[in-house]
Amino acid sequence: MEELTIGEVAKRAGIRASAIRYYESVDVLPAPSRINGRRRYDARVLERLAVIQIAQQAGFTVAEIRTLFNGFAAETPASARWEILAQQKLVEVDAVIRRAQAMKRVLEEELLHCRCLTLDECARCILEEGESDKLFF
Amino acid sequence: MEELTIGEVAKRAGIRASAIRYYESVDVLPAPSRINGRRRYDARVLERLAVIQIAQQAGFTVAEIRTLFNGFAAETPASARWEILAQQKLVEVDAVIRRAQAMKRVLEEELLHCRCLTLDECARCILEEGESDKLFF
DNA sequence: GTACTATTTAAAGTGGACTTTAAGTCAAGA
DNA sequence: TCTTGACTTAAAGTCCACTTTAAATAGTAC
Repeated sequence: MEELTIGEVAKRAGIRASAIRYYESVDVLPAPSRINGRRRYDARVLERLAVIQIAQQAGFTVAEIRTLFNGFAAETPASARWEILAQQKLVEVDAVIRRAQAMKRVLEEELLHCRCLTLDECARCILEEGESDKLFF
Repeated sequence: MEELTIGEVAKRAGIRASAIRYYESVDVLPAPSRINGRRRYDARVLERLAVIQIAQQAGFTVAEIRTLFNGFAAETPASARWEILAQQKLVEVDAVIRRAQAMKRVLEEELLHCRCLTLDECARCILEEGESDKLFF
């Protein structure tokens, strides 16, 4: 079994050593053995980091990743853990997409079509709760 | 002209008084006159707040809103200010949408289809830079 | 006059995922 | 031996848009 220093793990995983220490501090990575006070990792830590990274790509927070690893009964299969967490996260991600699309609509359909000379004029367009959205700007 | 206390402005604008003080501190709202040390606002502040609010809906940061108000030559029309800022912001918002859609894809097409028993097994699927994405999970 | 509410300020707190800093320890190469 | 360079820790800093807190002052209602 390969033994790695924190620097080697960081390089192979493409992250900073400080991130690895942080994960340990928030119980997302288990504390490794030590040699003369230095952390010494089994190569399997790279698998754990790969799972952390894909979870982050999917939008999971560190707290949720901790739940993924430590928040289920030991016999709960990985597939079931992902399913529970991913269903919740999908709701959030959909909300993010909708919010961003709403911003895009305001930018394209209102702000980019503005014909006002002054921002005060814009304000009056906004504040008039007018009949036609098209005339706001 | 109507004169308003900070509390009245807050109520009418639907925000907290602390937000109004914050906007003043970051130069997004001009400092109002004072009576016995208390801020006293002209009703036109409500127009300014309306502009701030629509800018926020469009995803602008406070720094960008400050630019909108204070970062252009005085003769620059509102329409041109919006256009410059909105073009930039659209790029960012599109990036947000794409990132969120990528998350959604990982959630739906990878994590929700996981059949692994253990997370270690997941890791091996991820780490194999395999020929078929479909078999990752 | 008394109570209650609104206001004032500066400074600290919030959340999230780290990074940076400071000060010290340890190991390997010339 | 000396000098890098990597490692250790705890604590503070980062970004952002505010909110909260504390302690003091001012205005309003009775």
